Amino acid sequence: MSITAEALPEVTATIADRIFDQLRQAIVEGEIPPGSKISEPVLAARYGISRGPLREAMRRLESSSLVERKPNVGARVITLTSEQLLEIYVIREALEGMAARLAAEHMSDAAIADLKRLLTRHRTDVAQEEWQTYFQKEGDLDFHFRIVQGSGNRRLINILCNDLYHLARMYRCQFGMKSDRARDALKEHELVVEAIAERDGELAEWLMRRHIRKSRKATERRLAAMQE
Amino acid sequence: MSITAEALPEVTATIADRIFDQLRQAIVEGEIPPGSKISEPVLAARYGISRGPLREAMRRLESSSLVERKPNVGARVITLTSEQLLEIYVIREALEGMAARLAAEHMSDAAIADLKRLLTRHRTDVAQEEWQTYFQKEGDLDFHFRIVQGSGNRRLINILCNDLYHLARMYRCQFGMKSDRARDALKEHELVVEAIAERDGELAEWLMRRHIRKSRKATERRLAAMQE
DNA sequence: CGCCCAAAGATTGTCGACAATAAGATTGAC
DNA sequence: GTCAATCTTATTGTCGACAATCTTTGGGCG
Repeated sequence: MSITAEALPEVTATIADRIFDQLRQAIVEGEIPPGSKISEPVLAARYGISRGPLREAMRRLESSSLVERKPNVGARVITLTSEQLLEIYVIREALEGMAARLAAEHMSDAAIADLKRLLTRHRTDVAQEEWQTYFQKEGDLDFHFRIVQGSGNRRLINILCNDLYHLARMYRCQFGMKSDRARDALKEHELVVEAIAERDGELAEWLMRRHIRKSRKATERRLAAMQE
Repeated sequence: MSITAEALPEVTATIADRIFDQLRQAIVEGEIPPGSKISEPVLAARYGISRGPLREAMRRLESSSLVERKPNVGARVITLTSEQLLEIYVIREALEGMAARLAAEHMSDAAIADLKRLLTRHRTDVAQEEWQTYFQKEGDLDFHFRIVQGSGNRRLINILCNDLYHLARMYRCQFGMKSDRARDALKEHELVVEAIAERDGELAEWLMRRHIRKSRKATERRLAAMQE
């Protein structure tokens, strides 16, 4: 499942849009490593395009804060520091908490049923401990993604899906996160869904915030251990 | 006081950056009216520049969702619907609530003293009922702006100051909002600052969220009355 | 030997021109 | 008279080239 706000057509009409998607993926997945300088002539040649559309794509990457640009100097892929990662968690706590509240109010019964099915699938995944690293983290984002979609707030969806989730994914690719929190996280997910199913927005928000806060603290601990 | 995240140099180095600022201002203040089509040749001629930098600026405006663009067709200034305005309030409730909590934890005593001074100034402004319309709304944003700055979360600051506040301002220019809530709002501001001064993040968040929720409801009522 | 200055190289920013797509107008047919 | 199709026109998307700026390399001076 692709993490984007709207269903994008197979091949985007304009080169600038296509190159934007490609570059974003390349950056998020680390193919273009963090901190590396982005040379317009080189990249244009690599993708077989002109510098015009490339620069337009770069301007959008700049807005997504995936690259940092200095006038007359050039652009570099951002390097996500631990502080920045924790900042993202804080914002997600606020926004996704609200998303959970809205989802409890607006989500259709069918969508909730779907969400429950997703969780049962995750439950079987967690049972097979081996697969942990990759599939579970991907599943975690998938869960959050659906809650946000369920909020029905288009702008909220955009902020989270067009920017923050890409950054979160980038961080994960950068550090090869393997969380030992899979079981706990799953349980927390279940509680959130339960609250949503009961249409208890207040509780859903509270649970979602606690869930993300716990994730942040786990990451904080892992970062501290890494540092030593 | 200019509503931007970082202090921008007097004149920006590159044309694309400068034209971005100018266009954003023109759109926010209604000089380029909502829904109007943006013709690249016309605008380029108007500003005496080429289409290259203009298109780069447009890509950034697109990312800020101030213009909507269809491939091979063109770009139009967005028209803020009432639904979208309310969506923004919801997001602000979540984000600024969190900002208030963080401000209570991180803000320096000097900054808090500054904030208090700002409020006393607003208090005298409110006393002179005449000035209401313009200065008070501007002051309202100024207050929120400072709280967000006080959070110390750079990304949070960016989201609010680079996108949402411009949208809020655009809406205000579009509808010439005069709120009858000045006195209530000021009181709510004072409570928030008090909580921050006491370093009570929990309460600060709660008060800020209630404040924004009340503003949203007032706007909702006004929109409903307008509609009839 | 190290530091500073200058020139060469490379890269970014900007421009005008061409190609491709979409909107609008004109003409023809029913 | 209305609809449809085609042609015209205008706008968007893309490209290559030039100008301005920064970086780097080389040389000279202290």
